[in-house]
Amino acid sequence: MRYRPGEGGRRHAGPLHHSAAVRCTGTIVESQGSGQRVEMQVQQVEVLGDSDPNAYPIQPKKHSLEFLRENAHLRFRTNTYSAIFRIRHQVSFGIHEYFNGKGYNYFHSPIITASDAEGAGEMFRVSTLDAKNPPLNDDGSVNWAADFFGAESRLTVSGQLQAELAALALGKVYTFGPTFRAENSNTARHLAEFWMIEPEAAFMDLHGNMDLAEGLCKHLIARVLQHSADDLEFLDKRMAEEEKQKPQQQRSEMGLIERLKFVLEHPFERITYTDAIDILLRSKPYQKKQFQYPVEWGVDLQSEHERYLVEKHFKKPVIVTGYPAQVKAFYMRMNGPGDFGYTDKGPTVAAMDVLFPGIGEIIGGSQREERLDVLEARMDAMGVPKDQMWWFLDTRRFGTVPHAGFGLGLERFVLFVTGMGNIRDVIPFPRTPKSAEF
RNA sequence: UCCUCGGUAGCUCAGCCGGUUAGAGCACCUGACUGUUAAUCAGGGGGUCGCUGGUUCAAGUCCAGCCCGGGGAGCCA
Repeated sequence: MRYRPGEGGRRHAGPLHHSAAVRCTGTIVESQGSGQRVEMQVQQVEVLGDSDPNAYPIQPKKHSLEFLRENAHLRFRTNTYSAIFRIRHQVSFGIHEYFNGKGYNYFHSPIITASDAEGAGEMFRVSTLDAKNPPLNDDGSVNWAADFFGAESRLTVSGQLQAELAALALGKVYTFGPTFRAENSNTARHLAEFWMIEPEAAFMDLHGNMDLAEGLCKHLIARVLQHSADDLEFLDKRMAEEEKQKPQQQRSEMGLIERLKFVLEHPFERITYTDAIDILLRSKPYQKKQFQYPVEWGVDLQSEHERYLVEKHFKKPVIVTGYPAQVKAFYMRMNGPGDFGYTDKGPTVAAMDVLFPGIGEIIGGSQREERLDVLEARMDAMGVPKDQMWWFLDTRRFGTVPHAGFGLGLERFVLFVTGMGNIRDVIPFPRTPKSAEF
């Protein structure tokens, strides 16, 4: 690109390179070019910061997302990523807007925890001990009492347990912060560091929980449609281009904006786990033996089953409730006769998973077990150490109350609203196994 | 962690059954031309073929191990 001052001028001011920062002075005039209303007739150009085209990795052409991921420090400069991160902002802001509007208090659960009983997955250790020569006990084990916190401590996998404490005081709270899982998960839907929103409300049951979750998703979608129309338009076109490359069968029926509006305008399907199993048993892929994993009451739903329910059978977001107790966490409320989701096929809990097309589980939540004796029995049965959890059990000892909540994965939601395919593309600096650069 | 595909120029890729000096498009540099917007035309520079070892007269190509990435699965948000 060359800059020529004045009309028909030939005086070259030198090359202007891609990504150079310039300050231009000139006159804004009506443009003769197509696709733009105005343009600047430049009288003066000042190069604030040049950019060496032989060294600058981003070129004015279409790059692969994999390549841009490896240049995560520069990828915001592309139109795709700047659109994604503006939308991520709108979603984040909308979360506060939604909960604030409903009288929820933004509650800061701790990032560092010394309890190992949250049961949501492998945890990262936090320590200031010398990794090569830690202080040892007489029996050769590491002396954690000498560590910074005086106990073995880790990064949180969930703020839920603390949010429960707060909900039983403030009534309605939500957390919104980073969460860490040391799982060796290598998928387009998993991060080692991700952001999670966890509302928790006293006197709320499973139905209220479902209403809250659906309301949140729809509020966020509406907000993005309203405030990020240009960026959605861009991503919509981008997705349409990508779809053209795919074989007919794999193409999605709706464009991005069309899909967002569809989800906004239709109620989420609400079914029990038991009904879901029945639907799967009657499904074509089951009868043609196309499912890789078995379908029978008592086993957890696999990705292929969730995808069938959401993408083939209902073709919209689905909330599945009343899972078998054995596949869910200890703090979920046991269903008894008369409770929603109860069945004589086996013990179930008041769990709920919100499943979205293309992504799968975007929200996981439940009504919590508020009865001390039932909760303690569950903890014993599942090997959760009650002594470490005394503070959690105290909520059930001193004025317990029915309550419920859920966890929404921010990045998974942003994945859905941007139409992107890999979760590493909707967080600025993804942390995954073997990767924490930038 | 498992299955699968891949790693060749700055980027996207081709490179046959192992065989001479490893190619193309784009990008970049020089020049020409130009109300352009994926401009065009001519010329030019640019390579540790992921790493290590092995087989062979000869390895980008075959074999083994390792590293990294994509897609799928598990774990989950």
